Amino acid sequence: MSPRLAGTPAQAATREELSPVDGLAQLSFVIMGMLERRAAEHDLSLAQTRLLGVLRDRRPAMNELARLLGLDKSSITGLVDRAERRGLVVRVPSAADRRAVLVSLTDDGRLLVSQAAARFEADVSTMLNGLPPRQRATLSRLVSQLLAAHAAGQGVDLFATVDAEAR
Amino acid sequence: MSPRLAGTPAQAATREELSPVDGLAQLSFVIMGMLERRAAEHDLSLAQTRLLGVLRDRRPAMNELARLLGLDKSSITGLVDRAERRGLVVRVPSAADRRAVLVSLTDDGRLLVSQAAARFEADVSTMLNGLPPRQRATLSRLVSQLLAAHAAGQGVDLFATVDAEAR
DNA sequence: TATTGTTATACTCTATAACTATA
DNA sequence: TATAGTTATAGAGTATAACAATA
Repeated sequence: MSPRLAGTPAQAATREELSPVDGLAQLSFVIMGMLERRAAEHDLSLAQTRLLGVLRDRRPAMNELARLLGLDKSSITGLVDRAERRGLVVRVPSAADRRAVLVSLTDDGRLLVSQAAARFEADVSTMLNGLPPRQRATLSRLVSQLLAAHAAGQGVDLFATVDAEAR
Repeated sequence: MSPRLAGTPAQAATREELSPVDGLAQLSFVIMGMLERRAAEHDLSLAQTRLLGVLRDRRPAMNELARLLGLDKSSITGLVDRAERRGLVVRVPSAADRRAVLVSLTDDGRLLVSQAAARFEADVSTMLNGLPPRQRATLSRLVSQLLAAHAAGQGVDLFATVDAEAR
């Protein structure tokens, strides 16, 4: 009960297993913390990192970007402005629709996000190495199942190939 | 490889298990998203929620609060200002040190954070119910082990009783 | 002198509303 | 008219540096 909303380890915890909810909440804070610290090493905020992240395999319009990141289009303008000022992304006029602007990673942007991602990935891997291989494999499988079940419950198929859509 | 930094499900994913890193990263985004949405229902930002969260079982000085939340003390001033303006916390002069100010949840603040926490907890529970009981128990145990191992690696004992300190 | 907290300032991030250009 | 994007504006959140009060 009473999940650790602050991301701070429970104090006065009895020496027992965490509740499932507390465990997942704490783990999420730990992992997001890793991401934020690695991003910060490259002077990237979480918002900038997410922007570069979605651009790794897409070249969306501002419009689409707002949908992907769950932000208002006016927020995207500023986010892309700052990234473009740093030379991490470029705006490209759309050939199909003269109102639209496509956003694309530059080589610098791709390098930066790849480096941050690699370090983050290493952090998570290191943490996972704290578990014996068998248990690590089990955890991974259960997490995948959990995500798949959750996505299904949300009407989304995690493993659906959506390449046909919006590329 | 290449974790989904954006918190967006992979597209073009083959119909296989996610990599351990991707799985944990995605799961963290899902869970943080649940927390943010539930907090937002009470007009709470993640920062405000974390503030109220740490105050649930502490009455720290501004100083201590900065340490607990990992923020600069000047950031705490504003955070507490806004919470106090809403009547969620109060500043109390320290009896022991006339420079210090203690921060304490009000009844309103406690109610608000409890409601948000309960809804968040329900979200995570619902997600976990997507797994059969046995697997759920296994996941919970592995997550606890993972956190304990990670905390140990960081020189922190998750289960240490720190009540003696800073209360 | 050192520590506690606030203030001044600047920047990022986000949203709403109004606007321009194109469809 | 509707949609794509920007601008104006406002507010939260964060940090650095300088400051006042107290230890």
